[in-house]
Amino acid sequence: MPREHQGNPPAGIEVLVRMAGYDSAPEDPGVCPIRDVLDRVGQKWTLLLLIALTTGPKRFSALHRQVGDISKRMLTQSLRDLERDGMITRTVYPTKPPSVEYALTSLGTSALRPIAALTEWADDNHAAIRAARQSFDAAS
Amino acid sequence: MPREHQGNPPAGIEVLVRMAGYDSAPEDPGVCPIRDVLDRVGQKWTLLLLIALTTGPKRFSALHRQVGDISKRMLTQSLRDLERDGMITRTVYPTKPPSVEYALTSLGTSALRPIAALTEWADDNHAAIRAARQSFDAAS
DNA sequence: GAGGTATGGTCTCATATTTAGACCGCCAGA
DNA sequence: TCTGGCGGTCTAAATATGAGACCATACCTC
Repeated sequence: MPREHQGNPPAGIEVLVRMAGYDSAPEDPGVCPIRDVLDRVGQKWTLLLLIALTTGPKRFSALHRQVGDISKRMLTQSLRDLERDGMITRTVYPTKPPSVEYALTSLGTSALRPIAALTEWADDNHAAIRAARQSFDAAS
Repeated sequence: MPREHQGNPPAGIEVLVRMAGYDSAPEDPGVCPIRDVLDRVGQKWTLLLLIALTTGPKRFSALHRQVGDISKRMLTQSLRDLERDGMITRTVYPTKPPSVEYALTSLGTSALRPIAALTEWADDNHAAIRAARQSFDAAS
């Protein structure tokens, strides 16, 4: 496997260059915006839930059906986290039995664009990743 | 907290709309590109490591210092995962003691742009998120 | 009426993931 | 000789997640 060159980093990356410049951990990681948000991103279900809500409000069980392999427990907790972060709203309708609707806030909606950039990249490069995995596994 | 409107979703979101259209879980989540890549993204350290490598190759202990609160065990494993996915290379120099250098591949470099979009969003909206958390915690 | 279904969760217990920290062989410098 | 850095691995403890039972209520069907 030949050493790979990375010429200049692509444009539009300045934030990362700034972050990557540090050579030791931030004093208090909790204050770093990147860390703070990446903690949510790195939560396995949050992005998927935001994506599920792009097309409009959905109810608890609809989200559960759609995501499929999430437990109710984690679904509840992830939704609460997103609500706490101001990304979604939770509205209870006093029907019998009560129905609960989750919807993106404007903040949540504003996150869709970067998320879309990520998923688009995922879509484009999925094949390359799978290929890399295969050859890695074959070599080991 | 009044019900929040989301007008039309912003432009550049078509992928998400497509994904969100399904009303039940994908037959095999393992094959869905989004799920596949989101699994890596939702891994708590991978994005941070890619970011740390934007400015150029780094050695194991440099990465450890920079990220700070990752355990060596997870650092090793995350780096292996990234290597397996073809995002980074691992080069051992036979010095004494041996030094190991991690660097982005072109695939890894291509991921920087969407990641930058995400961190930029994080940077811009961190204050709003913190405010939302405060008012949520106050209300509970 | 008895039984089934649906709603949005909570609760408990098992399992999986992650952490902290000791340890390793090797060598350089004080 | 002692200390430190290097790139890890290993074990035990903490944490996160999953599977599934359970709840009150109200419908629908028999």
